[in-house]
Amino acid sequence: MDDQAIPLDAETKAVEMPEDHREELRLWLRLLTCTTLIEGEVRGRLRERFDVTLPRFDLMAQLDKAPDGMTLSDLSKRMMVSNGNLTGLVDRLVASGHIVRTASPTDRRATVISLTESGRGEFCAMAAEHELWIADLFGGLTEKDRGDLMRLLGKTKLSARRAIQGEGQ
Amino acid sequence: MDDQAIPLDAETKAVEMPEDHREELRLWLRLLTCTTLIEGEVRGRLRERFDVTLPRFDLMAQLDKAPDGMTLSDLSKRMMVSNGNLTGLVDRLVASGHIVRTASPTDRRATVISLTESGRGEFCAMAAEHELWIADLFGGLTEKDRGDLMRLLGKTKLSARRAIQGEGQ
DNA sequence: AGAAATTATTTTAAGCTTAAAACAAATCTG
DNA sequence: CAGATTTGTTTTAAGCTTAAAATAATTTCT
Repeated sequence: MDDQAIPLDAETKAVEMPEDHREELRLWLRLLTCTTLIEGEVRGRLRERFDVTLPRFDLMAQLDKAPDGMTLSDLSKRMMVSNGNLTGLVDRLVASGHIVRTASPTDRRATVISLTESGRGEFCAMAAEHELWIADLFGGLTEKDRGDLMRLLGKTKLSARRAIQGEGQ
Repeated sequence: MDDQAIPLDAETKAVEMPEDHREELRLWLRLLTCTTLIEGEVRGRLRERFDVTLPRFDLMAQLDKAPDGMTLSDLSKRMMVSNGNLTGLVDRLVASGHIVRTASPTDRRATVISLTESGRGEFCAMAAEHELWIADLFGGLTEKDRGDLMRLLGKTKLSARRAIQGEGQ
C-alpha cells in the first residue's frame, strides 16, 4: 500500500491508471469502416446491376454452396442473423421464384430451403460479377498483404469467439 | 485461334482461363464475419447492460467527439449512413433527452445536433465499459498483430475508396 | 439580380433486423 | 412412457436502413 509511481509512456506523458484501450478501439472502428465501405458499395452495385438486395444475395450464396438445401436453422447460423429475420427473407425469395421450401423428410418441424433452377442460374450470373467487384475493391493489396490480413482476421475471429464463448463462465 | 495450353497451377490442376478471385472473396467473407461477430456481441451487451441500441450509441459517440455539435450532413458522412436514416434516429434521441437540435446560426437549412449534459454523462459511462469489451474481444491479438492489422486495414480502406472513387470514370 | 445548380433535411415506401414470446415437434430423463 | 427440456420455426412489436422523391435554403453563374 505504499505510494505507487505513475507509469509514464514512451512520450513521458502520464497515462491513466486503469490502462486505456484506445488502440483496440481504433482498430475496431477501422475494421468496421472497411466492412461498411465495401458492403455499401456491393449493396449499391447489386441493386443497380441486378436489382437485388444484399440479404437476398447472401442467402442465395449460402444455398448455392448446399446443393441439397439447408434448414432455416442452418441458414441462420451460417448467415449469423436471427431466425425471425429469415422467415420474411425466405418468404420474399419464394414469392419471386428463386427458392423453394420443402418439408424435411426426417423432422416434421423443419423446412429445407433450396435454390430453384432459375434461382441458381440467376445467382451464378450475379456471383461471377460480384467476385470481380470484390477483387477490384481489394486490388490495392499485394498477395502477401492478403495472406497476412487473412491470417490476422482468422486470429481476430478466434479471439472474438473465445471472448464471447467465455463470457458466461 | 490456335489451340491454347490450359494453364496449370502449382498443384497441377487446370485453372479457369479468366483468373478466379476466390482468395479475395474468402478474405472479404472473413472480414465480414469478424465485423458481424463483434458487432452482434457489442449490440447485445449495450442492450443488456444499458438498454441502448447500437445506432444510438454510435451517434452519441460521434457527438461526443464534437463538443460544439454537428450538422446532420456531417453526422451522416461520419457514420456512413443515409440522411433519411438519421432523421428518425435523431428524433428518438431528442425524445429521450440525450441530444438537442439547434438551428444553425449561419445556415437556415441546417440543424446542429449536440449531446445534452445528461446525454454526455450517460454516454461516457457506456463508452468506458464499451472500451473494455472491445479490448477483451481483441485480447487474443498481440500488440504486433494489432499494429499489423491496423496497417493492413488502412491499406484496405484506401484500396476500397480508390476502387469506389474511380468507378465513375 | 435572377435563373440554375447545389446542399441540407425530411418524407415515403419498402424491406431488413432484432429480441422476445408463442407454438409445435423431437429428444431427454426419471 | 409421461413430463420436462430442447430444438425449429413463426409471429409480433419496435426500431433500423436504404433509395428516391420532395422541400427549402444557399450558392453559383451569368
